[in-house]
Amino acid sequence: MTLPRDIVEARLAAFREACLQKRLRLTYQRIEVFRALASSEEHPDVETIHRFVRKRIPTISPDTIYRNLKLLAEHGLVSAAGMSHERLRFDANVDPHHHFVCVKCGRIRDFTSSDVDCTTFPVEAQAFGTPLSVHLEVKGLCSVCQKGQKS
Amino acid sequence: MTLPRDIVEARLAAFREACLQKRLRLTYQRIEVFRALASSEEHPDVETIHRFVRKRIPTISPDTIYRNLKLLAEHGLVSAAGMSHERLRFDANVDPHHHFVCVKCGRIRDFTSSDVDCTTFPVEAQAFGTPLSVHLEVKGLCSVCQKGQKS
DNA sequence: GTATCTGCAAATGCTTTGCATGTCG
DNA sequence: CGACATGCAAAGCATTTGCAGATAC
Repeated sequence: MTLPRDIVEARLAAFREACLQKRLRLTYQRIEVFRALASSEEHPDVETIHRFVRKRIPTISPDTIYRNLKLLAEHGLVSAAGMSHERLRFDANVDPHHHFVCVKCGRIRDFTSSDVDCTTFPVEAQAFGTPLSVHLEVKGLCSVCQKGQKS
Repeated sequence: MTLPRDIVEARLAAFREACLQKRLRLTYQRIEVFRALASSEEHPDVETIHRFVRKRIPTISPDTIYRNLKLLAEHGLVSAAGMSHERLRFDANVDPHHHFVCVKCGRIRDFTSSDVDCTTFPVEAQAFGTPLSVHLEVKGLCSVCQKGQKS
């Protein structure tokens, strides 16, 4: 939770501008929620953000964190990582493989790719530690949904 | 939820053998839960599996599905997709990027990779539909956790 | 025979929502 | 001033757990 102040301030400035454009109100709470996120190099969960923001706004409630993050995510000002909050999904295929996920119907299809497996592990990722496995997630529109569309 | 019977039976045979090796009891319920998964080309959630299994065992309860899937996943006989059931995590970085996820501490770090972006979209994935975006998830041990280990 | 598994029901924990009050613009 | 945001408390929902009876080996 510690990024150089000037970077954080730059992000905040851009955020304020974007909020004005999108007619989102710049409440004290909303700004501090975003500041918490902008200050972090990791991908904090709601509880972590709540703890952080409470240093500045001791009375802020978790629902405000939830509501703001959801709102900002819908407006593309923050991103939600880990595709969480879906239900658990399982697969009888335990060999390493990749996923094609349909953005419309949510259907997931498996595929393997020697191309992908060879290209990795990217040096960029090795800076953070020792890579063990690589999983590619391709998001797209599946052929079923494509046909079903009138456009 | 429909794969050729011989494929399903082959998977089931391997499953029975693996269970014997791992001293997991081959209960009627467990076998049918696995059959539901082995019969599916998609990645069903618990409710879907429950509905499927209930055709054969009308009295089976959702907890049995949950418990068996969890147990089988721990033994590597099925895999859990989508890294779900974690808490929601957020990111101020809304530009396309990839993730390095530490398998030990769960820390997530961002990186970009022209290599990855260029190599994709794999033709294997194009068979399923129109790819829109690609996200690489590298799992590994982060440098912090690496240092913290005694062995 | 005994450790494991099942089904039931209750509990847990994250997230969402309704409503009255407060605040931004 | 009026629409939108907040805080509180209660509800929702997927998942987990405790326990008594049942079952595989």
